[in-house]
Amino acid sequence: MRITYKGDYALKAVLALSLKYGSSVVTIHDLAKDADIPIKFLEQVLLELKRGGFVDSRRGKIGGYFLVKPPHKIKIGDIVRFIDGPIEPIACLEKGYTGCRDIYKCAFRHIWQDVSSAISNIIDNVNFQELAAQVNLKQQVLTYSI
Amino acid sequence: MRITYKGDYALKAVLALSLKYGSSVVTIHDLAKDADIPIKFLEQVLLELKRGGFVDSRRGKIGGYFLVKPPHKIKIGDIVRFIDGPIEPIACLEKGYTGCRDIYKCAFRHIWQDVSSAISNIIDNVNFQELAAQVNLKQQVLTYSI
DNA sequence: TACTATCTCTATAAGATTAGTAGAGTATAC
DNA sequence: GTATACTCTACTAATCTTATAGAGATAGTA
Ligand code: FES
Ligand code: FES
Repeated sequence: MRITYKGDYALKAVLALSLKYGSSVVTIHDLAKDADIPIKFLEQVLLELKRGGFVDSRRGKIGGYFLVKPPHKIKIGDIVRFIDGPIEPIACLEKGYTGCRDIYKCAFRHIWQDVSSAISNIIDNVNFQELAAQVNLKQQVLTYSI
Repeated sequence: MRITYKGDYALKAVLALSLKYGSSVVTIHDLAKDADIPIKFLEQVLLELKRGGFVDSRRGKIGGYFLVKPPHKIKIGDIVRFIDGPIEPIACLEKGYTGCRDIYKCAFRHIWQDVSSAISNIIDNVNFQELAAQVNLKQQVLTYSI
């Protein structure tokens, strides 16, 4: 289990779109600029997210991307798993593993299962509405303090 | 954070050596055979573990590998970190990351920190004496039931 | 001493993954 | 019809993973 830059970019894009959910679309250009992501790379990520049913887009002059589902229905884990694959930390927990002679006797197996659960418990319990709220709060604090 | 085959092999080797701790050395050949690991690959892993101060070896006819420290002083996390590197799930938690403009405002950061802690809490709380005991117990149950 | 078992060290390599880059094509608003 | 923005496919350099190959060093023993 590793969050690649691709996954990182996807999360940031979805968060940025969450902040605009229901109000407006966001262009790849703006997303890339705001989050400091190579634009051509972000293109690919967004297309993947679109194919995954997370976002949709409109072409043309006032085009851009927008979330399909409301932010509170998208969990961090959804994006991570979709972009970077299973969160299991070791091959033996995934399908088709034949490394351990008898996985039922393997002393390590339950440890990796615990690790998987622990990770799931975190990333499947935070949705993008919560994240967006946190960001808004920080913005507000910043505004007040100026 | 991903446990590679190399890490997997290292853990299995250390567990096998834990079972023999204080009584005898184990040859690469036997280790490789028991755990079904390519022998030339295991050689490299054991050399690395030796350089890391986890195991030591004796050459010659009655040679082989043995643990340097007692099993209860070696945690799974020690081996994992040494062989597969930091357990952090994303680059931004490691040194020299410059991706996020301001990591203190990044909404994701604390999540990855939580994930790191959760992983550490598991792999740094199991030592090889405990693992070896579990293996011995399973062996016993097996023997009784025959 | 010669032999053999065992560890030691360095080099090489195929395949996969990662993190991009490039460029031509399609749709839409104005 | 043109500017703007998304779409799609291909390519690439660098790195990592998972090994394999082979010569060398050391220790016990007949
Ligand atoms: S079954 Fe996962 S390491 Fe053995
Ligand atoms: S600081 Fe880690 S993703 Fe922003």
